[in-house]
Amino acid sequence: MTNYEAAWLFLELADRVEVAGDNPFKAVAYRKAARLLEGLGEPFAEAWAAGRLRDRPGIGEAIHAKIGELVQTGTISALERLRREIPPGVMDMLTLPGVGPRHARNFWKVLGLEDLTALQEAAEQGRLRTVKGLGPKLELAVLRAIAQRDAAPGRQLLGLALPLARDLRESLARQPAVERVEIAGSIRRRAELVGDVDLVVASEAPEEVSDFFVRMPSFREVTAQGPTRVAVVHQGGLPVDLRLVEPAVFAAAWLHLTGSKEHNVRLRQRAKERGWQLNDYGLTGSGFSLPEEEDLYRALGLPFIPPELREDRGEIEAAEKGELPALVEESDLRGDLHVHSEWSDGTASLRELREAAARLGYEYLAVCDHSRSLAVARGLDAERLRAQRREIEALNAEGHPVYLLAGVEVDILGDGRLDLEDEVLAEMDLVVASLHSGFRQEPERLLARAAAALRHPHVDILAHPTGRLLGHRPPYALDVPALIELAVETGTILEVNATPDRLDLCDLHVRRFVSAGGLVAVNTDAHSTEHLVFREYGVATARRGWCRARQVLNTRSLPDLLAFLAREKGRRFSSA
DNA sequence: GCCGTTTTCGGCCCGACTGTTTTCAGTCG
Repeated sequence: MTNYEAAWLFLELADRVEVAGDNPFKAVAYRKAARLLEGLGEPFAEAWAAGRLRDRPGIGEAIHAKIGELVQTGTISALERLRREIPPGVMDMLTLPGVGPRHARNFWKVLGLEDLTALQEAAEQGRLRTVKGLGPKLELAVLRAIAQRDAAPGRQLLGLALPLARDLRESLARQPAVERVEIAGSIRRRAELVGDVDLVVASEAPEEVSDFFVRMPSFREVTAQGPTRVAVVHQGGLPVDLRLVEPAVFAAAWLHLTGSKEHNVRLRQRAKERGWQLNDYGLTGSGFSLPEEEDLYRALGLPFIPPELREDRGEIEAAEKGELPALVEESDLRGDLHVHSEWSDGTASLRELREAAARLGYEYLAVCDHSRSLAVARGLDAERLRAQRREIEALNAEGHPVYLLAGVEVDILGDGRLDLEDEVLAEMDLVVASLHSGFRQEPERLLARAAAALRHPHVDILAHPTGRLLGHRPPYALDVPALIELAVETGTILEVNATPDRLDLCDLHVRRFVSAGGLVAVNTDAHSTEHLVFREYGVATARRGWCRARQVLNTRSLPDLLAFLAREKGRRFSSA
């Protein structure tokens, strides 16, 4: 069982405890344990067996015993009991917006409703209002929620939500009543998937702003409207939350709305320890003027914490000790080490790609078209690769500021061999290896294939290591911690693929890899010149993985990069 | 269920909005 699966069981336990009506703080404790398991840097069973979980904050006697039960029996008896007690349809009710554990429990215990169909019928017949505290509005909300359940988009890619948020921000910024407007929430933290758009506006005339906002044509409905908060739904289905505050308290509101919830909880505890209260309006009782987030953090004895780190994954402890990493920035990138041209399935010529790279201020670009077995992508064989190299050499002879590297994205075949002979790979400036087939193989076989590539002396980079496509395809059943260990051992670069639906490696794996001494490459895998700007999402993922510039290969200058590749090749051959 | 330079018991972050209510519970973030 993976840490992620264990964490998921504790989250389920928390939900069920709430519906069962047990002490709600139990649920809080289980969720905290789930977070810890998810972010644990080693398999939870090993950590438990070695007694390393006992002293972790939030793990007491009872939860420690439950984890032990999970290790030994594969399940948790308290969870099994609640699964028998609460019908599955009742848990489904929690997915309806506006229905939390109390409503679900009332529907079940008071009205005897055990699934969404029964709930829908009862709502249609007006029977929900027979429960004290429930009325006709809730019946309507329930019916609408059930009707829209399948039409709802769920969480959306950062790559879609961030541009939308920026558009909305620009529109608001042009309003005279708006003094300042910023993006907050999970988009500001650059989460890979986001559930809504959060915006904060500073204004002396909030009603003017909210009137303008609800009339914007890009929204399909207004779901809440009060003096300080407006909630709407964008035409694409993404909810948008607008918070309106006085300019003087903007920073506190921005901090609060940026979250994460868990990060905020820690900051508020910290304020409380100092005899103050931190809320959306500032630090009550502190007497400080706090115009910016930096000032709030400073008042709490901390340096500014970048939004990408605000997940309560150790950033507060690191900040306390002055050990926050100086995170890699977009401007640190000197090139892109994985792009495709019209030679395979890309749309741009080498010259066009080079111009686009120049516009980003790059020093180099590695052209890594597909290899021959990927026929759907018009993969290149040795002969076409050599022809492409001749074109690249001719272009490089022009003295252009962007140097092109002749690379290849070589397929790792089903049996672990590479799709091109060693003598061909030896000619390349850069070899990127990747899995494009056999996604559903057994974990052992997948790992063996990946391992063969990592150990191959000609392979420099493993591309999109887990193969996931956000919202479409789960990661391969690959033992990523083992893969990471081997990549560190062999000195192979792992890619942080910046394509918005890949972001692969993901943030947690990046953190694990770089903290173990690994180097990543933030690559766009661009198939057109427009895709080069996807680097923003790759850099965001690296930052969420606590990545410094020196841990990213393509922050190096061209001479340093070439020297590194040559040195690595020499080392690999002497150890092979 | 966890936790302790206020505490081994009594707290646990805090506020906005909605709906159902004449003062608050539930949901959400």
